[in-house]
Amino acid sequence: MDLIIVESPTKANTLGRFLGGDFMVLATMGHIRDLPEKKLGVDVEADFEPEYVVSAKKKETVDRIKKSSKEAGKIYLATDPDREGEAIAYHVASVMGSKLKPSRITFHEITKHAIDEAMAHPGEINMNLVEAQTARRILDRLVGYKLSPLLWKKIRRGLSAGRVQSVTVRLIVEREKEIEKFVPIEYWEVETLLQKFLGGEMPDAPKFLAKLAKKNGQKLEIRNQTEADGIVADLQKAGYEIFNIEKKEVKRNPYPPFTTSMMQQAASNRLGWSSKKTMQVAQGLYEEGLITYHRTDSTNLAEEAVMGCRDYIGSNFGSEYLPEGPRFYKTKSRSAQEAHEAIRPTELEKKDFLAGDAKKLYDLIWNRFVACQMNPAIVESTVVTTQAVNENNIYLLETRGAIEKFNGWRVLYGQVEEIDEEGDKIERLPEVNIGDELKLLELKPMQKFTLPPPRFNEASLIKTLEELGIGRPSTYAPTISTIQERNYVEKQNKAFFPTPLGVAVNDFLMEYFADVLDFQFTAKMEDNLDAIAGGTLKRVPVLAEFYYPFIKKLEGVDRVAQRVAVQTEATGESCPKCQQGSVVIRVGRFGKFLSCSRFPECDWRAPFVQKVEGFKCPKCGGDVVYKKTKKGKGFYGCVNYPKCDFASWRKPAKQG
DNA sequence: CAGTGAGCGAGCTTCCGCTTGACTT
Repeated sequence: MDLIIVESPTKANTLGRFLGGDFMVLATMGHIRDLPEKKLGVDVEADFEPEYVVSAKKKETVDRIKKSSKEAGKIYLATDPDREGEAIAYHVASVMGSKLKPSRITFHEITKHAIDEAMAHPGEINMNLVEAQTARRILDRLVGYKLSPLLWKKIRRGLSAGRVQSVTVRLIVEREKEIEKFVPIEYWEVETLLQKFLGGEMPDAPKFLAKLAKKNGQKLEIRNQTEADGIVADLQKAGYEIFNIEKKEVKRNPYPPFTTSMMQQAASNRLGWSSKKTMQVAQGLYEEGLITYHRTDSTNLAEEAVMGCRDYIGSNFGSEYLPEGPRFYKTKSRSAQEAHEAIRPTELEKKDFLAGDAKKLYDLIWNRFVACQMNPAIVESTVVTTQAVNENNIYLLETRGAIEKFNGWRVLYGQVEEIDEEGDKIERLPEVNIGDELKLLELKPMQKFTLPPPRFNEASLIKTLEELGIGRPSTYAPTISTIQERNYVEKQNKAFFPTPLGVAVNDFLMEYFADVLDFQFTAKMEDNLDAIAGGTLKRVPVLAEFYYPFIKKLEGVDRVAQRVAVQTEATGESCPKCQQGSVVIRVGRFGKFLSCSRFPECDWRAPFVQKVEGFKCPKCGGDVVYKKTKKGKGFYGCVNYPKCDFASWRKPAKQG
């Protein structure tokens, strides 16, 4: 019997079905060996030699692989065709201790054809790729396990820093600082309500809104009320007529099929889900065999899936929805490894048995996939320009609108909200012709202010990280969890705010280690890893070039830097114990808590509670509050603890 | 799942990326 090793158990089952009974297929469930958790595990003196260990959790898996390898005829290592997958194959081969030399096979999609093709062309482990992964692993360990202890010493115990999480926190902290220093600038817009002039009474003549755009050929910027009043007065005594009508047909192409980050963003925007929840639901769909693998950075699609999709569109939607040829999508992300397909349904038959969250996500994936092979939507966008003329000036007013001439792929994956290129909501267009005279019904000057940039939510944060090439499909959700568990940031109404602790850590790291927190740090690392994989650079010099300046800096900071005080937040109340200090909010290991500003002279403290609205404790009727465990996991408890011990992991359902 | 901050100084914390479990009242 031949043995095949893959990473995912679900993939192992699928492969088993394709190959029949002559093969035994086992899953590694990810990496089987790693650096030890409790120590650095890198011998810097000895050319950064890593110490790999099999963790207790992985021992059973490794034992099973070892045992099976002794009984196997041929051994195929079919881990994912990317840097991490190559490393897993290498570690499996090293640990196995088999006399047989295993073959390395790879496929990018789970189809019979791809698997047969892979089996027909067995190769060897690419050691350059393994070297690149080893360099990546060691670098991340050195950064994380050297910076974190410095934070314990200079700020507080238990803190963490790393190549990915620290940049993620930086994004949120810097956005908040931009918002804080933002000065809104006043501007005015003038909107008119116009009506086609037919003479005499004309209650049914078309009315429409038009926005003031130009004065005497110049773009008009109205900065204050005085200017606005002047223009309104001027417009009152103007004559109005339709000056121009410009129509343009625009094709709107469908979106590419989902990668992990796109799926997380869509589920966040359309369903309001966290990336963690999205991945949990996707895992379920994947295990049921309903979707392809849900951790992917690729928009590639298996040819047979595309052909099946085209057949489906042709017979269910008609030929006007079917393009002449299949659509292919290029993966944009530079750092993409493209080991898997895009996320798509494995079959196009509707799954009627699905319900609830599983159905919501499945439908989103199904619609996005089928839509991606459909014809573009055709939108006619129109700009109606109205001229307002008086003895001194000529003004131009604009009315913009868009009409969908053909829905195309939008029949399946419509917009959340129709927005035109200017970002304005679409208005209904009037039926008018050039030269039509108009009557001015209303003139509305509107005071407005420029807005600060919006805070990140999960969707925009993941989008930004991916654009910067920071993090991987398997890490977006965990990274977002980590920075919240560390109390560096918190989410309010889906928007991320930094805590004073997050600001303190970020400011400290930016002062001394701006190079590691640089948005290009990962991109430069990736360039070096590519060079190692390509054989033009070696692992040890790449690591040395980073490490020695880094550790020198770190030792200097360790000697010189003062301990950092984390800012407190005032509440305005005075301390109930000493009466001298005031009550302040501090950020501790379990999130926010109240204490006296005179600590340690006065040790008064109290929990900072966030009341959960619309629910009372089922045991004692007290308020329910949201808290965090030692590990940073949120839970709901009774405000009367420890007198009442009610606690729940899940948000209690609304009552009354 | 019930604590927090400083410093005292036991014993401990920490990274990224690959996978899936199992404990829910």
